[in-house]
Amino acid sequence: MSAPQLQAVQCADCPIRHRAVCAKCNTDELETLDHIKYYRTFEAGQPVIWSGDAMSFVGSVVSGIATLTQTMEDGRTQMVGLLLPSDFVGRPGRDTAAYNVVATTELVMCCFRKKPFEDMMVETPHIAQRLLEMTLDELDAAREWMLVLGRKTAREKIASLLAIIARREASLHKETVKGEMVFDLKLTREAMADYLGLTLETVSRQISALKKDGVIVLQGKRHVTVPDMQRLMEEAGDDSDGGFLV
Amino acid sequence: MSAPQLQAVQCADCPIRHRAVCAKCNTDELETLDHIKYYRTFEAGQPVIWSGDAMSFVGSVVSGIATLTQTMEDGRTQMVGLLLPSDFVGRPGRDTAAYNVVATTELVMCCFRKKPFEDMMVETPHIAQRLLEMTLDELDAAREWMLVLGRKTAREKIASLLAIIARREASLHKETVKGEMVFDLKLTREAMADYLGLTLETVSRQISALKKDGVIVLQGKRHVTVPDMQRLMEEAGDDSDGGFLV
DNA sequence: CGACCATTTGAGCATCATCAACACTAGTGG
DNA sequence: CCACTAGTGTTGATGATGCTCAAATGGTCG
Repeated sequence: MSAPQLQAVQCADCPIRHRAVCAKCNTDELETLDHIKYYRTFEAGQPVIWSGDAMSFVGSVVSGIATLTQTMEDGRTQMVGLLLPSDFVGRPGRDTAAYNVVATTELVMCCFRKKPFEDMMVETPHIAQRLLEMTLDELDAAREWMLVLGRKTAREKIASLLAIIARREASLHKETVKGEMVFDLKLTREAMADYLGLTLETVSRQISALKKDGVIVLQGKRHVTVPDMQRLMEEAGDDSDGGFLV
Repeated sequence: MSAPQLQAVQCADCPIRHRAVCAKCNTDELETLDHIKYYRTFEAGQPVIWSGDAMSFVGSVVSGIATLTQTMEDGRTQMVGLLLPSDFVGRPGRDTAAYNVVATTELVMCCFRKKPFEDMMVETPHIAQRLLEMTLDELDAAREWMLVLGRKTAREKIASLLAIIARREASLHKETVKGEMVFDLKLTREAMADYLGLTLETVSRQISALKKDGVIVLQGKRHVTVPDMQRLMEEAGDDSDGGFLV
């Protein structure tokens, strides 16, 4: 159960080619990246890096999901990022990790040693440009999230999270975000609680409530059907159709 | 009481020269900026731009304070950014504002029309580089803030806000963040509440409590003395000396 | 089967929101 | 000069939302 498909994938064939930090690179630039990249895999539950540790690499999530979390001494933890395929990990110019990164599912990352990557960023505006775009998008997402954390009720928080996941799912498959949507929750109740600043009990209760009210339908604990996205977004407190920043 | 000191300041003499988006520019580049920039002033309480409005410019805060807020239809509002001198407003490549920007004090901004600025970003890597750095810093700040919103108690939230303001004050004057600190709160109780996801009553109560317990001393409503920063940071729930990302 | 984990559900309680009254200050106009 | 108003802040009483502690359920894996 360790290190599956570590064979060198060509950048040109990479599944996240058009969304990751390398999205704007031309053929020559991709070839350079091909030489300095390497893959790493992590099993579900495994830490990728711990806050404060030396960080010798940066990289992109190729497949799987990871979480970015912050913790206080007494153990309270807050998720501050949910890393999906194509998301970037690490900050050029910083040499210790600022957050905990943990693989939630089996995870494949495309890594670059920090120094060569930083060198390449200087020579390759395409990479820096793309990283700026991605960082601005993340900042928007973080600000959306701050509204959820600061001002929404528990029920609205759950509805918001489901809407966000549904939206990302849709954007990945280039589907529409209207009508019915079906997806798997790849997070535990506890991870959702850490995402939303709730306890896992409250998460469980509110999911049950949304189910009872017909806003969602569950098959098992994790497989979600949303019969009417419009209804879900109303429950989330979002105005009718705004907030499509993904 | 309108449009004070609108005389053209030379970029080279600009008070935010070394921290703003132009920080990395050389003399030639500054001269170009000198030609396309213009100043705008806003009175305290005046909106700079409203979410959804067309945004024809980007710019930097030169002096004063502005807030970035998001609101829900029913009026609940969450601050998602506190803009101090040198902070950047607007997103290159986006043509409508995503947030409300409001001047909290009298405000002077150094503006660039969006198109010329975007053109210049392409030709001038120094600007794009600096904008990336600043955006990454903002993202870190937003994530710190998410921990505050999601997991801290009301008392810890207030202590955290005071610590953040003290830290920024110190970094502006290049002072140390140890021992005693004195500063003015440039925010109303309501603005603090919107920052922290609380009500203004709770803000008021917790400030009173911190005062009663000797963590802070107040002269008037807004002038704060922190006798012992270490103590304040303990109240904020921050580990002894970490979290210095400013 | 038994151990373990994720999840659900219940009961009681603490924190913070809500509603309301009041204090203080500055500005306005009679 | 003084009432009048608007804005800001403090404080009190009450209650709802979500947390804490606790127990039970169901699924998975050895």
